Amino acid sequence: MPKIVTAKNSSKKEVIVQHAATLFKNNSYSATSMRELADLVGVEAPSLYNHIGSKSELLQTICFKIGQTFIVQVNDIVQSNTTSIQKIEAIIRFHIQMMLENYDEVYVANHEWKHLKEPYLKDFLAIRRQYEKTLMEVIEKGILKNELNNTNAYVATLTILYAVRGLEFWHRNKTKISKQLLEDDMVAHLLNGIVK
Amino acid sequence: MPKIVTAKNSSKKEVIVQHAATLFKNNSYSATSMRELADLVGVEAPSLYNHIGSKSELLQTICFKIGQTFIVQVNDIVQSNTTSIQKIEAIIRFHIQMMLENYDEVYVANHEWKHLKEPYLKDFLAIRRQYEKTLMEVIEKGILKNELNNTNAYVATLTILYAVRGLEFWHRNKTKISKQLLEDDMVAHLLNGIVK
DNA sequence: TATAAAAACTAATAAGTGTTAGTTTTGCAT
DNA sequence: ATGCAAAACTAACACTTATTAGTTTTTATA
Repeated sequence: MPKIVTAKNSSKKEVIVQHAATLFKNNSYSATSMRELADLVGVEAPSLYNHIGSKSELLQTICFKIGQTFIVQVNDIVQSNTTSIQKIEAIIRFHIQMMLENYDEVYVANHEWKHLKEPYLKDFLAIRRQYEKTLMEVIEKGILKNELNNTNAYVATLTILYAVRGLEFWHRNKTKISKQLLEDDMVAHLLNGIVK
Repeated sequence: MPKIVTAKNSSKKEVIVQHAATLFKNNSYSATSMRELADLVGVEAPSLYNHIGSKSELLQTICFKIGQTFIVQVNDIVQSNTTSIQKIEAIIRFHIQMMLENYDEVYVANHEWKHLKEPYLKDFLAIRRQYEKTLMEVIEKGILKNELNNTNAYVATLTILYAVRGLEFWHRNKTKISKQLLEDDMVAHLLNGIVK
């Protein structure tokens, strides 16, 4: 019966979600039609509804999957027995890795969450705030321990989180820069600046 | 005849564009309908077409107005007789100022340009590339003159440009942080890092 | 006050939207 | 081979979309 081809360990819903992420990233959520998605999946639009509940459910799935991944990982890092600087570096590197390896979904979670419906919108924003707070507390501790410059921790948090999104450019210019150089340069810049 | 109220030095088209920027920012271009825009302007949807050509023309106007502003200003800064570091600082401060004072339009130019139609899409991306190149060359010169650390200039460019977008958060939390602190902290972070 | 132009209105169009209903096909397990 | 459920299909729905046509109202000018 299957026309939707699934890899191992991957349900048909997951296949649809992955394709949806690609389209939502390229065309935005609102400008993506279920017919386009169906085309990409290789099926007629109504057939999608054998596997998913609605268009907005697709967005929810993407946003919360990514949100959970970030929350879990950053909590791991924060609880590790390392210095504040090491924690910040680990968080930056994790972000970069996610941007490189789960680009479509991360992009959608970053840019298309606005179109979540309540109560999902509220819940997603709560997760995001929680995430930002966790990073901010690491920075605050670093300042108290005199590891970090005495700046506003919230500004520093958002500077880092948005800077890492600059990785979006890497997908336009994949060949030019190696992943390792990219990671090292960005970490160095955000930790130590560019002024000699 | 006028139902659309215009301030001095501002045509009715400009009023519509400004409201469009607000809606495009809040709801995205695709999810904003001409009827919503008309409601906000205080008029029926077809009446808008006495002043504008089309919905996509509104997006074009916003994106190219902002694009031009950035190009002009950054060229001014680059041609000034200052060090590379001073130029980078001036560019960062200019970005921050634009983010604070023309938020809606800057946001739309940053996030909704995807929905430009050809040939405008191509032209806009060319402007953006030109802008990035200009900043990158400042950084390259700074490295050659030993003012800056020897990192990849393109990575540094995008790190800075995306970090500044973090100012989006300021509009959610306006009261908490003064504009001056914000600017100084962000400049310090991007130039000198956070590690002590 | 008369005239012309600017700008508003109503009505309508053709195309596209997400989604449902009902039916047929498909492929696995017996 | 047969029966069953999963998953595909077609047809259609109720709505919304940007935009045009045609008409009426409003305002500035003479």
